[in-house]
Amino acid sequence: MSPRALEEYRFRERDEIEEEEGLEEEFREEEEEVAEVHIRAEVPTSTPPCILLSVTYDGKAGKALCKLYDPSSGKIYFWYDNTGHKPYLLTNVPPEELVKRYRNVIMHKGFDHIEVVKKYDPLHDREVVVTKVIAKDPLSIGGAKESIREMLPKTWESKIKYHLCYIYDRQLIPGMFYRIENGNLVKVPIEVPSDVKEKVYKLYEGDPEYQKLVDEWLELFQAPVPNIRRVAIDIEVFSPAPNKLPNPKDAHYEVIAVAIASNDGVKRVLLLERPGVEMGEKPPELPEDVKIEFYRSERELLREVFKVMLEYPVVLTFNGDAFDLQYLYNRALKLGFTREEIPIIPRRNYMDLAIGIHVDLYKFFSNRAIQAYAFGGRYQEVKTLDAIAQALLNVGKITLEKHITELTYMELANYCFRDAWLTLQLTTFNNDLVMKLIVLLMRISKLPMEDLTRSAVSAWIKNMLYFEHRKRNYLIPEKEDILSMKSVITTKAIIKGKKYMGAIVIEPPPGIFFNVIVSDFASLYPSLIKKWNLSYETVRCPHEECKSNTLPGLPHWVCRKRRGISSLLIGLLRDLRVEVYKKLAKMEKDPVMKMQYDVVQNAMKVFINASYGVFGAETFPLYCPPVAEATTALGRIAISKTIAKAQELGLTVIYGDTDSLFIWNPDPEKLKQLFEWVEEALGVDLDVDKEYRYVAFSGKKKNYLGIYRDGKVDIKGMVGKKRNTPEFLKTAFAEALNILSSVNDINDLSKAKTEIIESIRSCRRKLERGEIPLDQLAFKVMLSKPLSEYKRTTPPHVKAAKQLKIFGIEVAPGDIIHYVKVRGKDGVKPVQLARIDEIDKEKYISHIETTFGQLLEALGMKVDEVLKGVTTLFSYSSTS
DNA sequence: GCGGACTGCTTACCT
DNA sequence: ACAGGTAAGCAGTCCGCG
Repeated sequence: MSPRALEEYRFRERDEIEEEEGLEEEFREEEEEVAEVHIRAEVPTSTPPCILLSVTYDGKAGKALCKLYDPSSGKIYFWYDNTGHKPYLLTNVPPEELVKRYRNVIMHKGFDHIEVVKKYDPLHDREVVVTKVIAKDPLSIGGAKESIREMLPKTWESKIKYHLCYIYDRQLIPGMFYRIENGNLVKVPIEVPSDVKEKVYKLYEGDPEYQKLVDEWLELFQAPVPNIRRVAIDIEVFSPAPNKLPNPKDAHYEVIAVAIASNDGVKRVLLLERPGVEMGEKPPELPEDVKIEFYRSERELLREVFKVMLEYPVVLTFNGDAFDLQYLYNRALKLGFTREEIPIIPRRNYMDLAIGIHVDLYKFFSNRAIQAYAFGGRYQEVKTLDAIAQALLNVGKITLEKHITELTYMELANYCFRDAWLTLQLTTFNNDLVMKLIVLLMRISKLPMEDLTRSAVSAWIKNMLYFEHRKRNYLIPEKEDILSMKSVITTKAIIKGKKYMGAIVIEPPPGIFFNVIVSDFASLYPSLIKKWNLSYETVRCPHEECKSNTLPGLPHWVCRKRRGISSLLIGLLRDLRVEVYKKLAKMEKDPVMKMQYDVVQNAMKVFINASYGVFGAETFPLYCPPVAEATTALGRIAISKTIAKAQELGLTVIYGDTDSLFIWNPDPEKLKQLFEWVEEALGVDLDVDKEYRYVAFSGKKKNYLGIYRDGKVDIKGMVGKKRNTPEFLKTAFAEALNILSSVNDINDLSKAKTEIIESIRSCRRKLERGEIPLDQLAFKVMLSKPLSEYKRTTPPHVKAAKQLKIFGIEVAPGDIIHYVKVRGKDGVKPVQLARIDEIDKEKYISHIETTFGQLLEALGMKVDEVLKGVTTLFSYSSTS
């Protein structure tokens, strides 16, 4: 089973169990996990400057615990809260009534005391007085069977996990420098270079609200990111049958190998001695300096692994939450270790460490935002260590010829070490890029390292905004509070089942256009969110006098009296990225700072990219449909008005999608005029994004091909580039593109056309002669859910998968099914079970037609005419 | 009972 | 578990046709 499928399987298992227990989704999500930290790092009363890696709650101490990393010694220090901070919730039940009518709250065993506090309610724009119910421990607030949260009719901020609440109240920024001084946690000030400061001040001249913000935010981007000591661990477990993954809950079988690779030079493989296993030859791929150690007893082996885990501030795994660390923990218990002897702490959703931080890179690289950043958004199948390592490091796992238990010691060591080494490399390649990115993302989101690497971008944005709420003494609204006031949607989506209307796509004329400029708005949606003050509290605000301040083309109005919190922050991130850090990343001379600036602007990009979408996502706690709807509506206006202006100026717009305009053979002077007008009239930036020697449109939206001035090919949406297209079609398509990339002007076209026609005909000829091998004919489609879940229809890849299952080959969600089209009942067969003579050539010819149809359409030809008249074999001679 | 028009489902893509 | 819009292929259904 693939790791992804494995994980989903486990999730399902847990869900089922909890359903039986009658727990609700919300409970699980928000429950504070009270773990007892039984092994402690040094708790010094003073330290040099350290990085704040994590904040957690230590159940044994009953206090918030900060984990600090000292770059000078490479050690972790603990700091326990000394301010007496306690978990709490807010309610509108006044104290008198609480005493009278909610005695069970007062009598709750975890109840501590109450206070009356003033908060600013952003939804109603007024000060409110609320009762703060303070408890002795987080579970008394919420998450336990009978917690205070459930006893009260209305509460706020009661579902925020305690360790995050602590971060907000102390305004701690994970990833930043702190030191312990006389037993207190103190922030280390960061020097911001004066030229950067001046640049930003100038950007916000006369805007005190932004000026106030930038002082603190610039520190996040300027603070150095030190190298963090870390160790990658990978384990191998005995398993009696091939293809059967050992269950980490039972931990029934022996741990036979553990590989350790650290960024301070440790390379070890710990092997368990087993009768009958041969030493074998040392494989050439296994580095010379890997230390191979043998252990007579599994207990001793685990003891040694645990010792290493305690020495490092960060432990890296690939799928350690679902497998390696879970297995080690349960296996150790089975072997008689006490919980105090194991440095692993199982938590509800992940495996934590007593001293350091456990980063599961499988989870981190599964994050869609990170995938988009690291792999350019493509390839949903990038899920396994092998695929990710291949893509980023150009090195894969060791391929095994036999079952893991049949390997010699040397082969096992080689296999296991490669996995640990790859896991480490995923964080060290390109000058520690990934580790630096993690630290920057922690600083922006204010999330501890464990949380950051395991949560999605919406959780990052949520936490960033909550932090800013608390800073301003804003009451954090409940989702229903927002929705009860702002569920109005007035536009209709084009796609059935969607909530509101999205972007505009212009229909492109089919054909070839030379000298095309692609211009696009710099971060269109975030720019509009800033310019129009879009935020959940400002759109449809409660003031009568703002109702006349309507958004163009919409019944929604926006607040005139205050700046919206999300508008402010998204605007800040956009401005600092576009106006400051992108430029610094380009101009900076010092290579270390240049790299940091590049990481900074990329980290910002991740937030900016998701900033609009979250407001249209029901799962987001600040979900606000009018904000999302207004954003796309304003985007439609921006692109439409720009097109109208372009036409007025005599520019020819031939295509556009959401925030981009394709302008044919533009007069540079008029282009400049357009850009100036856009900035003046619309308040957004329009820039040149790409310059094509020519563009070939198929006539369909989101489907074209551009040739850059240097001959590089840019393909969008065409069948020939899709992942699931059979290899022989991709190859033939690439051949045609190759021909097109050498076309310089209109005169080269006819020759290229002839060559392409020949190339297509040759492709078909090969197909008809049966010269194309089966694997080249295979469609590769991902199974997105278990076979049993396909209830309404049975798509071809599902048919093929079912045949595989009957044949005895297990399939799971995430698997890519390779199938070919054959004559006969089902029409498809998995490639493993098919014969070349069963191939349905007719079907494949129609695929040749669609693949090249898109290309030929652009060249002014009809595909059926190209393929017509030469249907008999050999009637077309390649020399003609 | 059959075939074409139509709708809906599924996957992969674009911004 | 950020959004909506588009293309393509296929499965399944409806409807008209004596």
